[in-house]
Amino acid sequence: MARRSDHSREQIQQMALDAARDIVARDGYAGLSARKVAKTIGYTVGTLYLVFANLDELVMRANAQTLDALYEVMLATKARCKNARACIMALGQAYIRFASENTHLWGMIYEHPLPDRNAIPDWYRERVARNLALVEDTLQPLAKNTSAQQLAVAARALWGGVHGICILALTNKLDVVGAASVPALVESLIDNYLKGLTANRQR
Amino acid sequence: MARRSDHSREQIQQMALDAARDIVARDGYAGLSARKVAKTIGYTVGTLYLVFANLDELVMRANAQTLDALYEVMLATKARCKNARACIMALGQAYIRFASENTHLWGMIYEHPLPDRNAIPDWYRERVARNLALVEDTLQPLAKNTSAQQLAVAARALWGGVHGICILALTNKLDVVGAASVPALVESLIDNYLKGLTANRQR
DNA sequence: GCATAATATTGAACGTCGTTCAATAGTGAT
DNA sequence: ATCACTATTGAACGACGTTCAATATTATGC
Repeated sequence: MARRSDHSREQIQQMALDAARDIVARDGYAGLSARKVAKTIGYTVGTLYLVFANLDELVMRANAQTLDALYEVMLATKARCKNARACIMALGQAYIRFASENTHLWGMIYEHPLPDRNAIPDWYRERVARNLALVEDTLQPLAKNTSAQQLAVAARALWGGVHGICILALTNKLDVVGAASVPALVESLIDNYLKGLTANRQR
Repeated sequence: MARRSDHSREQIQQMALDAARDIVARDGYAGLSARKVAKTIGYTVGTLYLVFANLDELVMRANAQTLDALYEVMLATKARCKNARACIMALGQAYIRFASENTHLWGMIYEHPLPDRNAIPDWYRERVARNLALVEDTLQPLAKNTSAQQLAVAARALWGGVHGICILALTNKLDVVGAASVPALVESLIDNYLKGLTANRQR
């Protein structure tokens, strides 16, 4: 059959993305396959390759949606907090909450190997940058006397730090048994880092 | 043919591990396959399954060796540094150095999904614990008045934090272009965290 | 030295995967 | 009604992890 035109290319793309996200949320990244996605949306593999260049592109699109969802959560979190310090802390906790509640979708962002640095599409890079920018903005009031450069460093150090604790803990690589909960680790990281940062400023 | 006895089981295991590490160092975790390993050591896939339960076990054994190598590097680093603060910093830099120089082998530790928490074999858990213990020991002098519990938290927060920066940067997920180098991010993280930690103590 | 038991090793087989592409079937225009 | 166009199919390819009956080699007992 041909030109069924039941759905536009865009519709098929979105259906495939939704199906893929469902599958990953249930079975994890390892459980995802082109054939499963195709079957779920009532098409065959061939059609998937008419609409995506390959599975990697589908995965990156799905990951972009996850990054968007995380951004929304962080935005809402920031709207609800009192001062800058509390906001950064709230963002950190929101991050681990999001990761815990959407383990597989969140995990896929990091299990899936990105292409070479300069092959990363702009629409993907923008999502990453947007999340980082939100942290920078929140950090701004705490670092009034620091350069934009230093602000960027601080935001990335914190983001990476929180992420590291999160991923090691959620994949059982941090030996957290009996030591402390993940939120406690993140709180320790942020709390002490901010202390150091603001002490710096007053020097 | 059978019972060639050219090599003992242990020898075949080690040959397979060496071959696997070579392949991964060259082509990354994605380039690893049972058939490639078998071919490299002059046996067939079947033999591999006589000596390992499955590929996962082979990967975990290889990862254990990488964790050992990292431990050695950290041990040597610790032997060479002056005071506690400098030692923690040196350990952090040693970590990113190791990760940069052994990107694929180090990356495999985190790309390979571990089995369920309680299915992780003891010999693997011990490697993780040993590395963490080294950090704890180094951190000890800086936190004399803090409980063992808090020490464990600090070590894990730092370890996770450094790791997070490292993995995000090395996989191009931290948008580090123009912002700062990875060592600078790690230095910022450790420096400020330790400032906060020691300020705490003097309170 | 030879037959026999024991087992190390093989390699074909199974079901899966991502990806490609000639064949085909539905659609809009003439 | 015919045609050109193209969306869609599904078989095909090579590679993957894993299994296991068949086989080749050794050690043992006589």
